[in-house]
Amino acid sequence: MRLVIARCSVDYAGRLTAHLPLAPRLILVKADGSVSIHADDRAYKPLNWMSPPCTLKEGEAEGTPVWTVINKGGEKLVITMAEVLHDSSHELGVDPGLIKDGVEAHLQELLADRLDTLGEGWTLIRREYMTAIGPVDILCRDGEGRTVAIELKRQGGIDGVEQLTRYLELLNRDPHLAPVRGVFAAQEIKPQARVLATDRGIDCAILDYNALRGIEDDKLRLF
Amino acid sequence: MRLVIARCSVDYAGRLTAHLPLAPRLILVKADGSVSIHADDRAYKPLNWMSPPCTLKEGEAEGTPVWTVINKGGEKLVITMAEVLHDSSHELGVDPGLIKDGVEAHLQELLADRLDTLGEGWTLIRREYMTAIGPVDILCRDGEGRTVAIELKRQGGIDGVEQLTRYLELLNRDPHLAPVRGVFAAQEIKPQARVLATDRGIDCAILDYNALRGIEDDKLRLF
DNA sequence: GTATGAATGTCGCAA
DNA sequence: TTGCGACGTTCATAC
Repeated sequence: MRLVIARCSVDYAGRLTAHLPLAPRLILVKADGSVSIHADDRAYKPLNWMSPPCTLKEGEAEGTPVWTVINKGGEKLVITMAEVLHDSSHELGVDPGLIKDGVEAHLQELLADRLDTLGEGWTLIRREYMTAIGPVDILCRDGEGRTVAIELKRQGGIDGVEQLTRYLELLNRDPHLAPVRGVFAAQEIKPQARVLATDRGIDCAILDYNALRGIEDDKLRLF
Repeated sequence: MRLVIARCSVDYAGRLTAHLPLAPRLILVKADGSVSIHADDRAYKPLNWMSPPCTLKEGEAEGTPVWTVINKGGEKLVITMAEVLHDSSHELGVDPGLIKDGVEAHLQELLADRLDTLGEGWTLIRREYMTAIGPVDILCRDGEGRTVAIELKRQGGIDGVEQLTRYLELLNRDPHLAPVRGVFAAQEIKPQARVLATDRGIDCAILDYNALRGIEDDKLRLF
C-alpha cells in the first residue's frame, strides 16, 4: 500500500466525466492495483477512484508527475501532481478478512428454524421459494395449513411491502398454493409500511434478532 | 488527515456486528471526524468505518493503544493496536469539490427529440408531465393518436415498472387522456422487469444511448 | 458469465 | 425529519 499526499488535479473519463481542481489530497494505491483519491471529508468515500483490474503508469509532463490509470473498459483517470508532500509504501500482506453477523441471510436462517415464534404449528415449505418474479424469502404453512409467504427485511419499508404484494399476487394464481397469506417480518417496520401492509391484509411481525439468536444459542447449548 | 499503519484488531457493533482479527492495516482519520480501516485489497472500500458525526477517543489497555469511535446512534468501533508502524498527519484544507458531467437527464432530452425511434408518427406532448404522484418522464402520442406515458431508466428494474404502473393508473382516470399506453424505456431491462411489464400490458423499449447521441450529433452537424 | 437482490449501502433532493 | 430515487453504485450469490 502506497500513500501519497500531493497537491493535485484529477480528471476522470469513463461512465461519466469528472474533474477535480488543484488541491492537496491523499492518493491511495493498494496492492490490488486500485487507486483512490481522498479529500479530508466525505467520510470513507473517495472523490475519485479506479477499481482493479487496472494499470497505473507513472509519467511526467514538464517536470510534474502525471499518473495515468486505465482499466479494460477504457475508463481513464489522470492525476497531475503539482507538489508531492508525502510518499510512503507499506507491506500489509493479505488480510484475514471480515467476520459479519446479523445480516438478512442470517435472519432468514434463524427465522426458518424458529417459525413457531410467528405462530403455533407453523412449518417450513422452502426458503428462497423461486417464482417468475424472484424468490420468496420464506414459504411456509400456518397452524391451519394455509400457505404463508414471508418477506424478510432488516428495515421494513414500503418497497418491501410492494415486493411481498407482487409475490402474493403471483402465488395466489397457483391453485396448489392459494389462498396465500402474507407476513412482513422485519427488525423494524416503518409506520407507512405498516399502514400499507395492513391495508393490503398483510400481517406484520417484528423480529428480535438477539432473541432469535439467543433461542438458537440455547438450542445449541442443549446438544 | 491522519494516516496510521498498524497491526490491529477491530470490533464493530452497530447495525451489524463485525470483527477483524489482528493484521496490519491502514487507519484513516479524516478532518470530518470519520475513521476508516483499509486492507490492501477491496479497492476503495474499507473493511470497517465510522461515519461522522462521531467521536474518537484514544485510550490504552495494558500498554497498547485502543481507539474507541462512537456515534449518536450508539454504534461503536473499537480498534486495538498491537503495533504502530507509521503515524503521520497532514493538513489538506477544504476540498474545492468535484465537477460531474453525467448522462441521465440527457437521455430524456435525446429521446424526446427522437420519439420516432419508438414508432412512426409519435409526437411529444410534454417532458416531466406533472401528476399528483410525481412527474411522468415523457408523455406523448403514438402514430394512432393514443396517449403514451414513457418511463425512462438507465437500468430498467422492477421498481421502474411499478412506478410507471402507478402513473398509468392515475392517467387513465383522466378522460382527456385515457386510454393511456405505457412504454418502459431503458438502456437495459432486467428479465424480471420485462416479465412484469409484459404481464401488465406495458411495452418495453431498449435505448441505445450512443445511437441516440450519434443521431443527435448527425442532426447537429447539419446546421 | 449473467442476473438478481442486499448494503453498516451513501448521497442528494423535495415535501 | 422522512421518503424516494440514483449511484462511475459495489458486492455476493444463485442460476
